[in-house]
Amino acid sequence: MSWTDERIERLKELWTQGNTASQIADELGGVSRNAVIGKAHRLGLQSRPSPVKANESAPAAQPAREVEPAPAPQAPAPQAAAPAPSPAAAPIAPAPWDEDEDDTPRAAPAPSRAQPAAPAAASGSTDAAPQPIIRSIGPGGFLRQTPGEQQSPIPPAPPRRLVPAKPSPEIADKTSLLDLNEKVCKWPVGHPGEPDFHFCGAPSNPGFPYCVQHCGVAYQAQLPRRDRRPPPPLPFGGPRIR
DNA sequence: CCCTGATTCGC
DNA sequence: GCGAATCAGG
Repeated sequence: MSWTDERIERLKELWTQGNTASQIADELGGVSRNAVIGKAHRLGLQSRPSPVKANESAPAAQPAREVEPAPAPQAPAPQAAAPAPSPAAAPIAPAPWDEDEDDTPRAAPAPSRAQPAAPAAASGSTDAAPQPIIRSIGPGGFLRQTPGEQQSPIPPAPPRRLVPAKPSPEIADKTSLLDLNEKVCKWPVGHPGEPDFHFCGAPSNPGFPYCVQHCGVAYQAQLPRRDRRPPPPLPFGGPRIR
């Protein structure tokens, strides 16, 4: 198998979606996990947390593997405003939503630019040869900020429910996920996550998961080939095979 | 053992 | 450029 444009595209997509190399490999088929990893690196895709180099707590313990004769560490510029960053000085703010069960949306705190960030930009005369900023890779592949450029952390979005735990009043008498059983039609009405998402709930056609009407929708006779409409494009490259 | 991603190196 | 072999942590 070769890396066609389509396969590369799919690799990028699956990789950035967070699939593991193995998953991507057998999703694509015809390639090994190693091939996927190798290709991903060659494409310059963001690396994901690797079990191998997950921690980078001790910068000292790096054996002299560099061919490059490490350039003399830059003399600390006379920056009174930049206190020596103490490692482990910046605890991540705790998630603000604690335990309360309400579903009220939360405004993300405005990214306060209290800290004079972007130390590199204002280099005045010689902006050439920007000093390489040493960054560590966090879980998920993000680049950690250096202590000097900390912004207030943006809290991740609170977890969403696919099905509202507290059914809104408008579906109080409708068939919810918990009402499903062998005797009622399981045809979904609306979309999961929407406030009025529910199921048909009519008496099901015996032996089928749906009522007679929805069986008619679910099980359609095949049209002759020449009369068929081309299938709509699948959202994510088709069903997973497994 | 299994899994993971990173890296190396012959092709 | 490719990917098997290898490494190394979970």
